Amino acid sequence: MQLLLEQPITAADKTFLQLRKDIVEGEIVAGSKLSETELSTKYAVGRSVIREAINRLESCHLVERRANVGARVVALTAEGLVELYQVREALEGMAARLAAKNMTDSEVVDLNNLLSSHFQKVKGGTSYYQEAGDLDFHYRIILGSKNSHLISILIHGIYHLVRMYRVQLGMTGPRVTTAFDEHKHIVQAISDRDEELAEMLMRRHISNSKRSIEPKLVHPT
Amino acid sequence: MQLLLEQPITAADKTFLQLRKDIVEGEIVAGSKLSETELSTKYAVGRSVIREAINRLESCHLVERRANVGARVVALTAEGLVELYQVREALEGMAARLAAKNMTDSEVVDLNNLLSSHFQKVKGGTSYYQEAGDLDFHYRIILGSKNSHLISILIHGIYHLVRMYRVQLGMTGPRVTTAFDEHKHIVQAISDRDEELAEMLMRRHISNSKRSIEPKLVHPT
DNA sequence: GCTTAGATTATTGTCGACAATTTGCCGGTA
DNA sequence: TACCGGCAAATTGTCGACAATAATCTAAGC
Repeated sequence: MQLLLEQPITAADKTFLQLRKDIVEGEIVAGSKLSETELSTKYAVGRSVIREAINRLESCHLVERRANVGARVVALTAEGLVELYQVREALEGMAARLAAKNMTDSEVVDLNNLLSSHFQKVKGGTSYYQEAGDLDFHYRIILGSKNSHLISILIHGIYHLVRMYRVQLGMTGPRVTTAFDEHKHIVQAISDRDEELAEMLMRRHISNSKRSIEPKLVHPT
Repeated sequence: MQLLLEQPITAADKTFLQLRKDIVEGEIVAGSKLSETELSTKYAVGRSVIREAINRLESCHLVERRANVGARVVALTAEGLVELYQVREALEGMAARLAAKNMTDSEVVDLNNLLSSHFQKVKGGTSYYQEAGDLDFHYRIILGSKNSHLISILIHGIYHLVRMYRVQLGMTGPRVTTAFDEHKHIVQAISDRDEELAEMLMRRHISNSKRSIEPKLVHPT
């Protein structure tokens, strides 16, 4: 079940998605310089295509650009993480509140089903949960807010940077089950159409999530 | 005193700023199509430059684009306005809270001075307030949050769309003095370092602001 | 008369070449 | 040796031409 339809049409689309993947997953090292000509040969496309892809990456805050100088992949810093999670808390909290208000009954049913399927995986000890599963859960709630600006800011803007921090700093074990419980409570609040509780639980969930990553950056193992 | 340094370097920068201005101010009609070749001749630059400018406008949510078809200026709708102000309320509320926490004492002094100078203008009956003045006020608080993501989302993303709604739907008179009072109370809360109150007052301020625009769109005069 | 298939036209997507700008190097000078 | 100015190499910015795609029009068939 593919929710987020990010169908690439043009070469620029494909290159953008590929570049983003490579940056998020650390294939292209954080903080490194992006040479247009170099990438042009590497991905076998013209420089215009690379240029457009880099521009889009800049909009996502994954690269920083200086006129007549060039583009660099963003660096992962403790301050950056704090700032990122601050806005994430506010925006996803808002998304949860709006989702409790605006999701259709059938969407709520789907969300519950998703949760059940995750439960099976967690019980089975699969690490799937922390990767696609968690994102899928958050995606659904974001989309459930039915606010296109919010959706755009989170999914096109913030989310991939969050993923970059999570992937490159690594997610650890013990949080899996607690995170699942938190998800369960959030879904319960949404099912009850309790907007305030949904927001509060989501904010707390994200705050907890931050706490599990932050030490990695301050005291890298 | 120019706060926001958006210095254009390249031709693409200049064209982007010009295009954005023309769209926000309605010179280019909302909902109309943007032909690359046409704009290329109109602004006397190559198509690459227009292309880059349009891409950036898309990131600002000022134009919408479809692959192999073209770009259109966004349409102003009642739903869009509601969604926009929903996220604006959350984000600027957060900015006010962070500003109360993070602004330096001298920045708070400057903010009070700005307010005084606005008072002179309001007393003098200048309409300046509603244009640059109001924006300047909000800008300072946003920048005062010291959260670069928040700043970026608001100033590069949301703000110009807000301006577009305000300019094209027209701002009316009686709100000027009440808005000034609201600003005064927000500044007071920030001066007192009362984070919660600052957030609450800012949210209310924006909510009021929305109420003064919304009728124009639902029942256009 | 309506639908559909094909050709036509206009617009966007991509490429490589050239121009403008920055950066690092090198020699000269205090 | 440290600093300043100018030169050279490399990189980015911009342009116009060509290719690919989508929308439009025409004409044939039912």
